[in-house]
Amino acid sequence: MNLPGRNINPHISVDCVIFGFSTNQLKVLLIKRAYTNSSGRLSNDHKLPGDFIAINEDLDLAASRTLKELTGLKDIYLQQFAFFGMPDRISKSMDIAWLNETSGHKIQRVVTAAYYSLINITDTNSDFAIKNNATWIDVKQVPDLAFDHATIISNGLAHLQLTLRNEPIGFELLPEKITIRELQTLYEMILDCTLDNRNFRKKILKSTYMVQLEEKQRGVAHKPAYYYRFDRNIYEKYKKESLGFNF
Amino acid sequence: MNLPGRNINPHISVDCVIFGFSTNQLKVLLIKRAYTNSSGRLSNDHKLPGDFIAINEDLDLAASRTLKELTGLKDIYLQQFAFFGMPDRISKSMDIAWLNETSGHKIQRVVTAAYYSLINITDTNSDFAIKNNATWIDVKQVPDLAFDHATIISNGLAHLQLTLRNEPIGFELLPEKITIRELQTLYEMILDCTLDNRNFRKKILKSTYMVQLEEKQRGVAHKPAYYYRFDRNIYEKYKKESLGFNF
DNA sequence: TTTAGTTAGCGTATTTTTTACGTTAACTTT
DNA sequence: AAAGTTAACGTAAAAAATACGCTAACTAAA
Repeated sequence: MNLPGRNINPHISVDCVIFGFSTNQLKVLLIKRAYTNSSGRLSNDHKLPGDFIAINEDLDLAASRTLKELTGLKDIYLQQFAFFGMPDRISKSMDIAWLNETSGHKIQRVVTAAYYSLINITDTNSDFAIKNNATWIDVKQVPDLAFDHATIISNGLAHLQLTLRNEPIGFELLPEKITIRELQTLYEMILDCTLDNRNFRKKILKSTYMVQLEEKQRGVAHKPAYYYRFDRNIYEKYKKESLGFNF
Repeated sequence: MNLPGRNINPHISVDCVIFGFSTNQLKVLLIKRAYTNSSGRLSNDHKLPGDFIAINEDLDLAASRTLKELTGLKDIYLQQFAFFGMPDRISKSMDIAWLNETSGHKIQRVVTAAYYSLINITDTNSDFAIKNNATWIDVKQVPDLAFDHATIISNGLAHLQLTLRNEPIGFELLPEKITIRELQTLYEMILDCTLDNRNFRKKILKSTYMVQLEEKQRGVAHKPAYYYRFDRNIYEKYKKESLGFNF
C-alpha cells in the first residue's frame, strides 16, 4: 500500500488483470478498497491490484512488484495489453479522495498501463499465496468497481480471447502440466463456447508443441488422463514456419 | 514544437508510427531533429513524430494533435499499441539535453504511449500535407534514431503484421478505394512475403465486405482494374459469426 | 493501324483442414 | 461385481487452401 510521502510518480500507474481458472469458472483477482463515502460512512468496493509507479521504476517491474505486494503472487508472467489515459478516468469524487489519501499527493489525472495474466487457481502455491484482502471473483459477475476498472477487465478479456484464437494459449500463461480436457475447459471458459472434445484432442495431438508426460492423473473416479506440457522451443519453431494469413 | 514553459506533463509523451505505402515500398514517417552534440557542433538525426502531453490532455487526442502539428497530417486513425516505460529509454546525453531544451523542463524519465497508423502515401491530400521537416523513410532502411524509437517502430510493425494476419486490414486503415492488386501488394509489403494473385483475389471476392465500385482505373497501360471499398458494417456482421479458433 | 507489353480477371484439380459423430478403455465408488 | 464417469481413438464428409495457365482490356511504340 502507498504511504504518504513515498517517492512515487503520481501521474502513472500500473494495473494487473489476473485471470484465474479453477474447475469450471474463469475468475479475476480483485482487492478490497475501503473509503469514506459522501455521508461519512466507511464503504467498500473492489479494485484491480495496481499502484503508482515509483520514480524511475520500470513499468513491467512496477506491475510485478504491485501484484506481489497486494496479493502475494510472484513470478507471474504479465503481459501489457493497453494503456488508459482519458482525463476523466479517475473522476469520481470518492476515487480522487482515496487516491489523495493513499498516495499522499494531490492527484490530477493518472495514466495507467494495464497488464494481464492467466494462472491456475488450484495450483496450491498460487492459492496459498493470495493475501486475504484479495479475492477471486467470477468474470461474469464482476461487481461495481473503482475507477474504470470494469472497462480494463473487459478489455483484458478481449485481448486474452484474441490471443487464444490466434495462437495456442501456451507461451507464458499455461501451468506446467495440464490434461487435454483441462485445456479444453480453459478454452471454453475463455472463449465462452463449447468445443468438440474429439476434435480438440486431435488438434492438440497434431500440434507438436504439446508434449505428453509419463505422469497420469491420480485418485480420479474415472480413467486417468495423461498430463501434457507446453514446449516453448518446439512452438517457436512451429510459429516461424506457419505464418499464413487468415481473414 | 514545445515552447519552454508550456503547460505540459513532462512525464508522459505520445509517439506516432505512421506507416505509408506507395507503389512497392512500406515507409515510415520521421521528422528531423537538430541538436548540439558533445563537440559543440549542430547534428541531425530522426525521430518519430511525438510530443509531451499537456496537463489533463487525453492521450488519443494528444497523439492526433502532435501528428498534425509536426507533419500536417490530420484526421488519421491512430491505434494505440504499447506503452514504453523503461527508465533508461531517454538516457543518451544528447537526448536528455534536447528534451530539456525543447520542453523547458528538467526531464528525468519519460513514459511514452505509442500509436500506429497506415496511410496511402500517394493520396494527394496526404502527400500534400506533409511538412518539409517530415520525410518518408523505407521501413527496411531506418537510420539511427533518437531515444528508443527504432524499437518502437519495429514493435509497431509487429503489431500491424499481427493485425493483418488475423483480420482484414480493413477497419480504419484502408484508403477509401483500392484495387485488389494494390491491396495484395500492401499485404506483401507488410507481411514481407509473396502471395498468389489468383488465390488472393478469390479470398477477397469471397469476403463479402470488400465491395466492388463502378469506378475503374484510368490511364494505366494495361487492362484497368476495378476499385473496391471496405464495408465496415458487413465486416462487423461477418466478424461476429466467424469466431473460430486456430492454432 | 498494327504489334508488343502489361496487368486484370477467371477456373479447375489436388491437397489439407475442419467438422460431425460413436465406441471401447480404465479408473473409483457403491 | 456393477454402476458411473471421463479418457482415448477413428472415419467419412464438407470446406478451405493451394497450385497452376489462359484470355481480356488497356496503352505505348513501331
